[in-house]
Amino acid sequence: MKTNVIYRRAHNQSLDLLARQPVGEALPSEPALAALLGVSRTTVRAVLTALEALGIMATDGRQRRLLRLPCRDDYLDAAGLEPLPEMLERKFMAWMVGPDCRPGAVINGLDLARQFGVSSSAIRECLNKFSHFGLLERQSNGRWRALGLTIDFVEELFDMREVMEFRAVDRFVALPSDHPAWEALAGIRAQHLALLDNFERRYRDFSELDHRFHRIVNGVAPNRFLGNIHGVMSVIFHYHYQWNKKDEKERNHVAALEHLAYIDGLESRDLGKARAASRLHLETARSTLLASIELAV
Amino acid sequence: MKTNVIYRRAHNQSLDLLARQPVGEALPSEPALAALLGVSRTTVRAVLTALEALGIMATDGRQRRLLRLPCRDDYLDAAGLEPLPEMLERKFMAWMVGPDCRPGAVINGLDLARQFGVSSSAIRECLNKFSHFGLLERQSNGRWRALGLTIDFVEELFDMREVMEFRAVDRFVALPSDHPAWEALAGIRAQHLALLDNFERRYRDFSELDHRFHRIVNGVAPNRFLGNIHGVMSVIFHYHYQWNKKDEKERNHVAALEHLAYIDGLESRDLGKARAASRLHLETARSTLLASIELAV
DNA sequence: TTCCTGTTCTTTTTGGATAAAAGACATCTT
DNA sequence: AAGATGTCTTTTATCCAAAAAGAACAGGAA
Repeated sequence: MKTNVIYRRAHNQSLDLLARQPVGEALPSEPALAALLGVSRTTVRAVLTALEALGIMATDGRQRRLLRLPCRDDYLDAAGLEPLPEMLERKFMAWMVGPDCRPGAVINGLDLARQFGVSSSAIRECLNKFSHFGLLERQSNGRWRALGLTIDFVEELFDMREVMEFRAVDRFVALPSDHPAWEALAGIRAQHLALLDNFERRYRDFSELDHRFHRIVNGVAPNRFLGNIHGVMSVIFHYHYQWNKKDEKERNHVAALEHLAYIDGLESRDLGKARAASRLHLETARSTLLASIELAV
Repeated sequence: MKTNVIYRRAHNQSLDLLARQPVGEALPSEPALAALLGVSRTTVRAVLTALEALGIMATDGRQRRLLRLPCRDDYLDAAGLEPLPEMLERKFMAWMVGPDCRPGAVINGLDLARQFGVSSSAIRECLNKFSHFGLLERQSNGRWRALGLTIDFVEELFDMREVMEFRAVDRFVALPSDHPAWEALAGIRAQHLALLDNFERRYRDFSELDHRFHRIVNGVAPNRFLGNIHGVMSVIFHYHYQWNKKDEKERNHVAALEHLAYIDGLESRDLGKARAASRLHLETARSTLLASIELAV
């Protein structure tokens, strides 16, 4: 049956909210809480019932009153607060880049289901998803074959990334001066400088910044198909580098400087300059990823 | 439970094979038949058992002998010989471009399941697939929203197609003269000429030829992500024009001539010329599709 | 009126059951 | 030895049921 992650998250989030309220205060209405927590009223009602049972809150006619501040014991187990598909994606990706999966091998869905402790339906859905990422392939007999994070894969992925990024650069430099993207670009430049200023302590935050930067650039040339590619890339990067922390600091430092040059290129409105800076950055990223894969092989 | 489409197809295919054999002849071995039909030996054995029960064939020690030629009644019902996912894809796409689905509306999976006479799991899989085509979107609350074959969609799709095709053209003109692609190109040119020669009767075959032509061109710059786009496009074209046969002949005639010019461009090895011909063809296709959508709206 | 609550009905998610198909292995024939 | 067959095991496709979450509606309070 369905997991109740949504309920459990709503429960804990509610406690967080209540912790900031004075005891005796009247609580917001059900619809208000639903909007606040981003869930349906049905879920809110379930949470409220539980809170009442815990003695945190009492229904007084049509009003709810806070009886006491929530304590640590009121919280529901924080483990498994991740939606099943996400959890599975994580586990699967870890398996995929791990030593148990070699490119070209047939994937045994049933076995994976047992290994990950989920049903085979869930595995099936997951495999379907990843096949769109190009990491898997369906054979004629209904089986799945792992393609894996191979050199070829990375080459093709980065070819696409270049197409996507150059297309965006072309459009970016041609934007009118009052376009909001310029402001966003200035903002992200400031964030880069701030990060570099305190690099020793904050270099791990770069991956998040990287994501935002490329989203700003590519946001000016939206295309749902390329958008998918960006998603694939995020997933690949995320999982691959999670297992490959080597040189992370150095890698991020180089990339941050390249981003600044890239931003300069865009702000110069000179297409040639912008393209050159973009190309340089992508080339570095490509060879870095390739090197780290070859290392792993 | 699993459908037995595979079994039923194997059964009918076997009858086709046997119809071409003289009575009394010894039949191929189980593994040989399995390879011939492209199924497992398990399925072959099931078919053979059925054939024996029908009196078409008799097991004589280790050999099987054909007793009589198969007749029409021996064949299994030809209806429903399509794998479920394909059947569903067809129905769904027809629904999607039909009047019951308006862009932006929420899709009711359960209702679709009832309408199409399949389980909601099957619908789920189908929706998942089409969401990767960009025709659907998943909302935060787990529902599906139809995006539909809108102007935006077509624009973005063709933008991608241009990227893909230009990239291929660039590589194509740079191929060495002894590359097999040149021969394939000459072959497809001949097929175009043959089709035009007998256009009145054969113009419906163009769509197949079109597919092959673009596959040859794009085959020189393989990329699994772009390959996906090509797949999307095939599906869109296939279904859209299936419902929109208007001007088909004229449309195909223009496209065939443009293909010839495109082939000339490639064979001239002149990048500028090739690109121009390619661009012209893609522009025509784009505006034709857009016009036919606007007509439908 | 406008918004809240109680109630009921739908829809989605997920695991499990079961038939179909594939694959593995030992044995047997030629 | 090579290949075919009989038997058994594993894996996949598909539907179904039950829990969870969402949505709709009516009646009532502010």
